[in-house]
Amino acid sequence: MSVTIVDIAKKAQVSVSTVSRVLNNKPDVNKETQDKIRAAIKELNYSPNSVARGLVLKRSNIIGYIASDITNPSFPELARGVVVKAKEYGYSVMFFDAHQDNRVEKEAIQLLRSKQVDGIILSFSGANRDELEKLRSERFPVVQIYRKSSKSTISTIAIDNVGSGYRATQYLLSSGHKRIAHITTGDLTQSGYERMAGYLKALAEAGIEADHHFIQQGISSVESGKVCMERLLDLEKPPTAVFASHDVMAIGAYEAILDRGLTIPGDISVLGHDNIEISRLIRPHLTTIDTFKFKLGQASVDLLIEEMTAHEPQNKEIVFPGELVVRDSVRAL
Amino acid sequence: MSVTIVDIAKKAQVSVSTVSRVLNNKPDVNKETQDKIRAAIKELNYSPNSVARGLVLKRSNIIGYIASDITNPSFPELARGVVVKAKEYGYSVMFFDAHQDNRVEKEAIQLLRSKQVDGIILSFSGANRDELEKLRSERFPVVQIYRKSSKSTISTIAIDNVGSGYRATQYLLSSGHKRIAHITTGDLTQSGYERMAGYLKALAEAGIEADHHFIQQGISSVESGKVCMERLLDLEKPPTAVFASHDVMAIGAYEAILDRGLTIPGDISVLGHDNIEISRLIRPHLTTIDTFKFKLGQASVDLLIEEMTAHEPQNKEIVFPGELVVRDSVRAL
DNA sequence: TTGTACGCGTTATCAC
DNA sequence: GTGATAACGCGTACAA
Repeated sequence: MSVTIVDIAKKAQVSVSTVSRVLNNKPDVNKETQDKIRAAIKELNYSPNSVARGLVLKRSNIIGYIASDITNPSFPELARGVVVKAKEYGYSVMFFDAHQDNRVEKEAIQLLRSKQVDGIILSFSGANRDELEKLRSERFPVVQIYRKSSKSTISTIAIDNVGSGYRATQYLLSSGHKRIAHITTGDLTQSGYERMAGYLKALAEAGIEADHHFIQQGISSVESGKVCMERLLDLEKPPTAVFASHDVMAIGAYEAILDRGLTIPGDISVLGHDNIEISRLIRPHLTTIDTFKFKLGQASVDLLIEEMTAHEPQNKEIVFPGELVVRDSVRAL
Repeated sequence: MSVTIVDIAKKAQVSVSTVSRVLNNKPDVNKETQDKIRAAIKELNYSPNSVARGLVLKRSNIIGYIASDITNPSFPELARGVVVKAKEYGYSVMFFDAHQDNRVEKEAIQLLRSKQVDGIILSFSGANRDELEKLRSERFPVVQIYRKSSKSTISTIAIDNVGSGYRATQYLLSSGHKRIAHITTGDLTQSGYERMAGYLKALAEAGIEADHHFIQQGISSVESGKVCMERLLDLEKPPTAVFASHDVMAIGAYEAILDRGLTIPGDISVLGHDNIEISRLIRPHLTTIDTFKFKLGQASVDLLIEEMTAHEPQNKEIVFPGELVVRDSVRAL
């Protein structure tokens, strides 16, 4: 059927070992025999079987990537970062979508391992801590993006959520706002929890007491953001500005505000977090915090490669600061 | 190092072939020996090596998926459809992002083949027709999503672009519009070309002569859509409605229109195509044509499986009709 | 019902 | 500089 190293050995009238040598650019092989072999390769259109190669080398040059949700708006850029960087190192990427389901995620880990991937990157990974610790105990290279449970010992690429929550709130404060609400996923997600901590810290520093009516908790979706904002608008004294922990919720807030005939930022200022693609397109263009997803994706591969070469768990944590992107949704009072 | 079939054979005091039998649920194996073996598997936490298995079986249970651009807004849903369906069939998916670069795409095909994937799905594939024909001549299973070059003999999942272009334009006509412009990628893309054909057809049927000033060509991006719309607005007699061949261009059109202080659909109606996620979020919510990307992804796997089992090129073409999604960006005159 | 032995395509170790 | 040959982990005739 398909042409193997044996075929081209015959064609070139040499042994398979010699062919293997030129295939892997090993030294000490005669120029002429080299040429003969390369010619045969061309002629028979031969391409090495990485599966067989992987079997003996015990490495696949594949890294596994498990996204907890491929439709997460941050996924594409993150994934592209991973793919691009992996390629630089000569690795291919095998993707899985866990559908936000921990069981599926666990299955994906198993599958990836049976496929002999050389390492795994998990993004937004959920609660499979046991599974991860198991991998770690087997010295299997793993890195996690975003989610760093406090007790985890897995190397992680994270973003400075507390810092960016703080930065966001401070920007609102410095724009003259005092009644600043927060729409958040709260303790439902690590990121929401941390960003809220930043929000509270900034408020505290400014000597403003946090009003629990101003903190609305929901899930990371447009619909939920809208509901949260509606509750805020129903308040007797609504806020003049709102910081949403995730852009999708900010967009939901837009819906609620605009549906009531109010204007942004005229009546209410809105500030998001994540800088997903939509945020620069929606009107008014959303002021938000960029999280450099492409860079994060790349960094996760760098870290994974480190894990792989170190051959023992590094337990590193690299955290990227967010960056405020000023657009049109916040006004100075 | 890692535990193999031999280890568990020893542990259970049977031969490897017996172990292999229970691993693959073959009949004719004693209940008790089965139990012994399963126990050993559990105890040693054994998991079969698919690479070795693939080597002998000559199949990997992996399908390759090459996206020409992972940041294309249609990608996530499409990909999820592929992954979900593949999993139903017991297949894993290996992704590549070709960055819209034909050379990269070609490399990806090579790489995927060396990884011994059982079939390849290409979406939005570019100009590597030769490469595809080569695959076909080797009876290697491939299916293409969207792009069907007229002379291609590769099985394809497509959408009825002509039909949906026609449908979109007709909707505008039936809403009372007569001065209907078209923002399009034109013959730069197959989809744009076909949608324009539908546009022209609808106009012709309505007895309206196509005005070439009303047809603005650009690329599929927000910026380009904006530029196109600006040119339309600069016309002495601007259109009352515009059909954009791609939602991203429609969003660019929004920018141009709103930046001039005009309203949608008050002053100008806008209709898009693709129903990408943003379109339901942007305000006014964009009326557009849905293309059922999740279903397309799934269908492409079905078709690929067909190709694989048939063992000879099917040259099928399955085309899905688009569906009008009425929202708020078109008004009746 | 179970075991032996070979082959899958490749690399690495040793001779020559 | 080159060629046998034994692995790698598994499935499968064939034998027992």
